[in-house]
Amino acid sequence: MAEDSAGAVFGALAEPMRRQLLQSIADHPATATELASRLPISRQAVTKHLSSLSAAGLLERERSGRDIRYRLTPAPLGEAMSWMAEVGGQWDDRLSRLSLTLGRPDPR
Amino acid sequence: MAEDSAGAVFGALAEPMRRQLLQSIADHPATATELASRLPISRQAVTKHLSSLSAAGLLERERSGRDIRYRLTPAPLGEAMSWMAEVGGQWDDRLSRLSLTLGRPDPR
DNA sequence: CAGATCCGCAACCCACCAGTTGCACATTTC
DNA sequence: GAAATGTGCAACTGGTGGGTTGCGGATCTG
Repeated sequence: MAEDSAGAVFGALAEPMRRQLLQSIADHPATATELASRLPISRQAVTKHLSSLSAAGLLERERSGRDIRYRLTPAPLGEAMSWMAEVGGQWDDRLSRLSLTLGRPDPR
Repeated sequence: MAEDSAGAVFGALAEPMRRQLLQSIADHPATATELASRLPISRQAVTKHLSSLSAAGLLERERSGRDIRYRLTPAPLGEAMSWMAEVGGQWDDRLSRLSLTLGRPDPR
């Protein structure tokens, strides 16, 4: 259900380094070593974080020869937002309206 | 800023028990012992979780004599949703629209 | 081929956190 | 006043997760 998915997303976004990685990847897709070169942690640590984000469905791995490039897949964010809007919508008109919008996926 | 606030919210919502507590409180305000009586954990564990949720700004404590009743304050949820919409909005039209809605306060 | 670069896997610290128990304090109730 | 109930604080334990180092395999480049 959306329950477990939202939980995975919250767990992934709970760590500051993972939020930073996600923002960086959202700005521009990158490989693990590229990300590690701009950060104060090792490549293996970055890989672990990317695995967590990927397990939450937030990243897509694309292999090209020797390196692997990660890009954002924002769909699970919508489910997590839907959970929050459902919990808090009863007290907040703004969240309530969002809950309605999030209820049905974008008809593609 | 909204950054730190969103981080605190994600950290608070990362634990399944805290999400369950928040849903329960959203459904009906309650005290720590009331919540603990319906859950398989001790009252002190519930209190710790409520402290985390309260530190994220998601709960309001109201003392009445001997017991303390907790209720939901959903405002920080909106900030966390704003962060997510900002990160993912570039790739998802649905999230992009939400980002605009969350950007400004309730126009009513 | 040889060196360099990128990746994955495994083992190992270390810190933090969920949960517990125990005890002291405040408040209601009899 | 005394018992019962609700809360807070402190110490302890087990488990999980972030981070590191080391090594071996795969792939590009000279």
